[in-house]
Amino acid sequence: MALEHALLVSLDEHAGSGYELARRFDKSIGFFHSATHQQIYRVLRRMEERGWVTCETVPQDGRPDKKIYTVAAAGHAELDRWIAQPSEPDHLRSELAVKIRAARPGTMVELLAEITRHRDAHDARLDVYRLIEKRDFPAPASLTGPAPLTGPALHQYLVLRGGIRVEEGFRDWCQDMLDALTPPSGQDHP
Amino acid sequence: MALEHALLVSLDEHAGSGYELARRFDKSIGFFHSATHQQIYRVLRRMEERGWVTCETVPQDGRPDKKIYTVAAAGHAELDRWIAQPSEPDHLRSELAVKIRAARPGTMVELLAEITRHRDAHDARLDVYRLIEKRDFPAPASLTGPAPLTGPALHQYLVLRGGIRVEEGFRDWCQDMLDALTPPSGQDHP
DNA sequence: GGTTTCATGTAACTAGTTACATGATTTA
DNA sequence: TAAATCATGTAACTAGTTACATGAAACC
Repeated sequence: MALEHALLVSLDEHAGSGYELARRFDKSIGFFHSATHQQIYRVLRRMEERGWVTCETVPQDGRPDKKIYTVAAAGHAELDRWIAQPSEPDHLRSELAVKIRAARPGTMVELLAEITRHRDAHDARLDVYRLIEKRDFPAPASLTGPAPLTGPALHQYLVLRGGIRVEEGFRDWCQDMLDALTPPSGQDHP
Repeated sequence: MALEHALLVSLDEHAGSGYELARRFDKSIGFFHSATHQQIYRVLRRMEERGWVTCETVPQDGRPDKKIYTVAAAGHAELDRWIAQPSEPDHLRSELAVKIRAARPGTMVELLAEITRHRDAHDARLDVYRLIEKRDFPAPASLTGPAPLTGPALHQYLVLRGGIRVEEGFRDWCQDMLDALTPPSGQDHP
């Protein structure tokens, strides 16, 4: 049950509406816990009932009122409580892994195409992460340099590096499989 | 919707009951798509209705009848269809990443303890995978050696290597974070 | 004598997705 | 004039979890 907490983190960085949160979740913290706008609206209402967030309704002309949510003291307390409480280590549920095992003779062409698709998708996501790294954490601001990052910026950077690591892992895994499953085209009889 | 397919793969390797599948899912294919026994029973019934599996009831004394499921032709066809159809690239939903971002001053001790827990858990899982590798894929049976693996054994091995890669990634990420977040104990004034 | 194993199930719940609706405003 | 953006919502669905129940057998 961590969508609550992901929303609290995002709102703590910047108060906003459900709609804005849904948009933000297309990037940033959303890389690690995405959600549809319906799910976000529902959870926001629940959090308001519990007093974790407060809501200010801003009237607008020509469209529904905007509800701007802000983290309340109880919300911060909940975050602190949650951090101290052990959670399950992240567990990968890989559809691709099941497909590899599911492949039977006659499906190899489709399987290889699918692995290639996944490799390229992970490579593309890696590019996005690297761009964010370049934009938000330029060279001198590293972990060990003369002006190492601290506080929220450091935490943000560490999470981004985790994302990069994971995507690299996925991509290399796909490439490994392609190498192992693609019959080497015979260069031995010219 | 891949639990169906994970069950088909497992049943295709060896026909069995829901109970047996739940036990198997504690390892092997279950590393990549686990499920509770209730979920498994429900999906098995649905697959039987659809004709993907057939069910043979084996009476037993002193305990409920055992229902042994076997993959039917329609089940194999479904696997083939599913492999050819593109699926979403695996996406990591990391509770730990959210915790890193959620940490505020005063929660660092708890956060570091939590990261350490996760590092150790991933390390333990890595040990399990390496043991399986040693047991099922001893040295000579590699990808490039004189007798390279083929068929189902190769696919099993490739998935296992993926699991190892992922766990190494998680563990190294945790260690990185610990290094970056643990204040270096001052050795500079003896 | 208490726990674990075998083997299935019901019921109630939480989490998350998909489809649809509204309606003005800006952009192509 | 068609599509995308802003901003929320209802309704119906699928997926998955938690708690509980049964009852014999084997293990410690």
